[in-house]
Amino acid sequence: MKNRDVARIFNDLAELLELNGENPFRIRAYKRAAQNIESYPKDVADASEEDLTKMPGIGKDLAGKIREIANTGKLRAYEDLRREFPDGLIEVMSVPGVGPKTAKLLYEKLHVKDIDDLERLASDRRLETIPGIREKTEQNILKGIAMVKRRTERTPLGEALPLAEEMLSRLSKDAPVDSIELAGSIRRFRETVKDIDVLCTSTEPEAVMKAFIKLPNVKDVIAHGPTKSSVFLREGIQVDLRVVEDASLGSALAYFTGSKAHNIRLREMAVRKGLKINEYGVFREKDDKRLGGEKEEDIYRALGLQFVPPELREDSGEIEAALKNNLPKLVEMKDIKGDLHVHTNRSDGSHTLKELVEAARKRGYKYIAITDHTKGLGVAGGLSEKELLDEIREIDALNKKLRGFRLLKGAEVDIRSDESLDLPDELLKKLDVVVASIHSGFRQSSKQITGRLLAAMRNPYVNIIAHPTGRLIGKREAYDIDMDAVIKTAAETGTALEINSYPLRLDLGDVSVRAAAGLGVPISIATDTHAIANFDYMRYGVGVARRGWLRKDDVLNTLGLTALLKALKKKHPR
DNA sequence: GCCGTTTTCGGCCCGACTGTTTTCAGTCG
Repeated sequence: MKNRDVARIFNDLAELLELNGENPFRIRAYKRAAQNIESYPKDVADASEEDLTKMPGIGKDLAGKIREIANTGKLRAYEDLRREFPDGLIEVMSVPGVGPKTAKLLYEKLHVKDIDDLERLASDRRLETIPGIREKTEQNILKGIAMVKRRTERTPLGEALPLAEEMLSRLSKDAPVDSIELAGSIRRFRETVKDIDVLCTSTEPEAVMKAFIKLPNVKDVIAHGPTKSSVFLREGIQVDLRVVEDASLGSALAYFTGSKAHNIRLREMAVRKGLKINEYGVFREKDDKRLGGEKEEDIYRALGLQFVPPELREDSGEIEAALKNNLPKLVEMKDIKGDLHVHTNRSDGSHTLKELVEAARKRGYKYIAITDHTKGLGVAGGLSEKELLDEIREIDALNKKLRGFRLLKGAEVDIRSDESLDLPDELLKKLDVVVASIHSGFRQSSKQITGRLLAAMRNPYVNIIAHPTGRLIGKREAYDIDMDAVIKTAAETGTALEINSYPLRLDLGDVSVRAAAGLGVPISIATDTHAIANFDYMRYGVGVARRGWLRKDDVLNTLGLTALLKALKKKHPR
């Protein structure tokens, strides 16, 4: 039983409780617990009751329910409530505009059991027998169902961010905006986002709204008010735009950036201090005196908190740390000195060594590691031993001509399904850096596939495990690895784990990154570049690192060349 | 259901937009 599965039960139970009209705070407790369970770095099923109650939002009762799920695979309270309502009602509630109240009414009055029932009745205009529902609502429900059926899942950050940036530049050109910024989960650098949140200031908000809903790639207008509008883009993602005054920009940014859980915590703290926080500012409760809001910092200062960087705002301990002035100084793009996972056209990359060097120098890098695939990966043009030796010679020759920049000799060796590597140690010994990864046998048992990673880490020449879980966001599940064991062995053997910055990988993910760095495992933030443009992916990797609470010193490729080479040789002197 | 430099009980974040209403409930973020 994985954390995801436990979280899903709690989430579904929360939905059923909503249908049942239960206390909203009780419902929130289940949802909050689900979220915390999902981002818990170890399996909650294995955790002791004591560890569980230490988790935020988990008390005696929920700890007991987690144990029950771990032991029986089921939750009685959930199963009981499921008998009260058809399973399809949860999907009915997923239709935009249909919440628990409406869903329950539809079920009781019209016996709507699932989304198909709802669509049929709405098409036949038979929903209008329900008080409060007339033609317009019926049409909106039909639109909403169409949207649900298109299954607009969460969009990978790597698609959403460029799209959002393009929209920002267009709006600054076509609309009377003064300043314009991204907020929401994009600003927090979540690996996938549900929608794009944009915030701007303007003296003519209504003109901005008008320009916004008329953008060329707008497919549907979902809401259109004087200061807030939402549209659905042809690219399949929703965009919310809000206009505020300059004096409120900071508080609006804080509010609109979220996360929701983080904001709720802030507002709870505010209430206790006799303050009120909303998107317009910080106010004193007794006389409504405004204490700030121009800058985001105003909010945190008013609460006696250290400023919390957006990437940390998940209510996963950042507020407690900020109270003690104990937040880490997070790694930044400018700290990155080079890239330790790069392919050339000798294997499946597109560019020559020289072209890559030029592109890397333009970025201000001091080094890159050339890590072509090796023979085990025939499909990717993996290099034979002889070809790798040729490459080594070419790199040596090139390095003699380079000043202030170094090409590191490396390889991305394949960890075969029998735990062996596809290059002998004598050859690995000649390299500056060895990256190892799994490219086959994804369906092996957890024990087998974890065993392969552990064996590779125990090889004295392997420096880095690349894309450790193999997941492709929205396309392929992670291998069934025992992450605790991987992190522990990485710490014991001094092997680094990679954050692969490819937008569909972002692997390791933020939660594991935080757990690994906590045990002193070095992290490499690498782009796995196959074409020069891929160097741009570094910002996604750095985003994951920041979400994983990493400081500069936790990251291998923030080291200067000399220190890096020393660190790489520590595991085994070449 | 959780949680406590006000509290072990009684609180628990806040406001915009929509559709349907004549003042607001429901939904959403």
